[in-house]
Amino acid sequence: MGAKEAPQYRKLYELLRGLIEDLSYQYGDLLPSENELCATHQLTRPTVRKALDMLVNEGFIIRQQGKGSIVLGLPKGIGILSLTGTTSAIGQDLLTTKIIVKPHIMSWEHAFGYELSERDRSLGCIHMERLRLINEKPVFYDITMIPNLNLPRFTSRTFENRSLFDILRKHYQIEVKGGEQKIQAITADDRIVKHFGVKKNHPILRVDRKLDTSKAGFSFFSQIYCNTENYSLIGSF
Amino acid sequence: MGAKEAPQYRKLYELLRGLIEDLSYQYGDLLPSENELCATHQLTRPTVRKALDMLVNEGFIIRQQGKGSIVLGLPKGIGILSLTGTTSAIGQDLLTTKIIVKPHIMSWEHAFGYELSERDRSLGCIHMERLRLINEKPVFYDITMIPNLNLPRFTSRTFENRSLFDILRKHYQIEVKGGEQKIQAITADDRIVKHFGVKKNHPILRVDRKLDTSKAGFSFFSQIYCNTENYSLIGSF
DNA sequence: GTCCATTTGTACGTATGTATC
DNA sequence: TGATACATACGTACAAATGGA
Repeated sequence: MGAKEAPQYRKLYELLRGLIEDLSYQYGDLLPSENELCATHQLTRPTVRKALDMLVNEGFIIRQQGKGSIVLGLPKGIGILSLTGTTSAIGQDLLTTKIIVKPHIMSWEHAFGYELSERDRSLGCIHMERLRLINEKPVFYDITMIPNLNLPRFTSRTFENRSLFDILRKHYQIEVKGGEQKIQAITADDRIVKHFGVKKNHPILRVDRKLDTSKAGFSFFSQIYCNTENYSLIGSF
Repeated sequence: MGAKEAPQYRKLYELLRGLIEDLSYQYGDLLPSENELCATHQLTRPTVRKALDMLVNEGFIIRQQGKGSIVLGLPKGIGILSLTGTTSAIGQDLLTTKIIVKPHIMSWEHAFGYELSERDRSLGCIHMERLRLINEKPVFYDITMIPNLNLPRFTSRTFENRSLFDILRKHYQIEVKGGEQKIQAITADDRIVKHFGVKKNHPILRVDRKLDTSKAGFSFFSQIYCNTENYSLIGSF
């Protein structure tokens, strides 16, 4: 069975979101009116409005009666952990990702302290490990475990330089809705010493996360090690 | 001119939300089907669906095709950092607070790296420092700086064992709506060594936070040092 | 201040597809 | 298999806010 095509409202949503994300529309701009969007995309108003409603809910635009759909720009993503440097911002181009352990199916050993459902446990998990580098210096080590639940072709996809959140949203129509995280300061263990090239007792941030999605009963888990010597982990809420 | 009546979908939303908040519907319950809601409230499906969509967006319910609208309960509060132990949960009674520096008015020295408005800077800030202990062992060291802006009697209030969020909400009708935080793993400095009684190079979590409130233009700032040896900092989002 | 075209907001109706039990 | 429930998408009408003529 092949992948089901995305619904019309979602395709329009992705299109408009992309135009905001690549700055084709910027803060203060007006999107085309609903009727224009209907005409150009051969859709009816309820369908167009659904796409616009999604953009409102995620903070990309606000709408004003009598005026139009006003672009706010890139929202602060909740649950998105990003980095900030002390001297400069992080450009997309400086960040590289190295796959340490390719996505593969295995049985669950643990879920970083979180509870697993019986179904998730019986299906096994997709496991991968990635090292993120900024200016070729390792900053993140990222272990992800996803229930092996009807994600066709998932293990064969490539993840270099692409957000897991984006892949889940675009290819599987799964959105991260919320989650929970546990944060600790620890000292670097052998594996981290090896990947990060720091001294044995260097302070390291560890984040254990459970991410809940729009798909009922579907959560996934990640553990992030972060060298915060030159960068801070930042998050909005 | 009187208040305009709320639209139908919003009235239904408020009704259903109220029933979830007062636990008439609880985790796992099914709401009445769309068609039932249509019949009981004399509305059409698009209107009912709009109300249900709002509940989904705010995390009160999820919906499953072929099954129904499943109640999740009260969404978890965002921005609240709490602690979890490895062996047991934290009871309210085990947590004590010791005021190290009483609330007092001073000029801003910094805002933990965040930008200050000109007005905030000119008014000065209310500054306080608190040590939080669990089972008489220090775990948090908390520095808070609040713009000195029309908060009568604030410096004379007592903060032992009471959440700053609760005080702002109950006494000043100010709610924390969101914010931003920067997290780093550091090694204990002299002050932390003194307050926490740990060794000089013990790994410590530091969180710099900017908290935005329902009062326009009113944000406050805090810096939290946390010994995560026996407890993890946890947060929902 | 008024009028009017534009734009979004609310609400109705209908049909068909698809997942669940 | 059938009944039920949600998902998608079409169409229509009128109300209310905005901004310019």
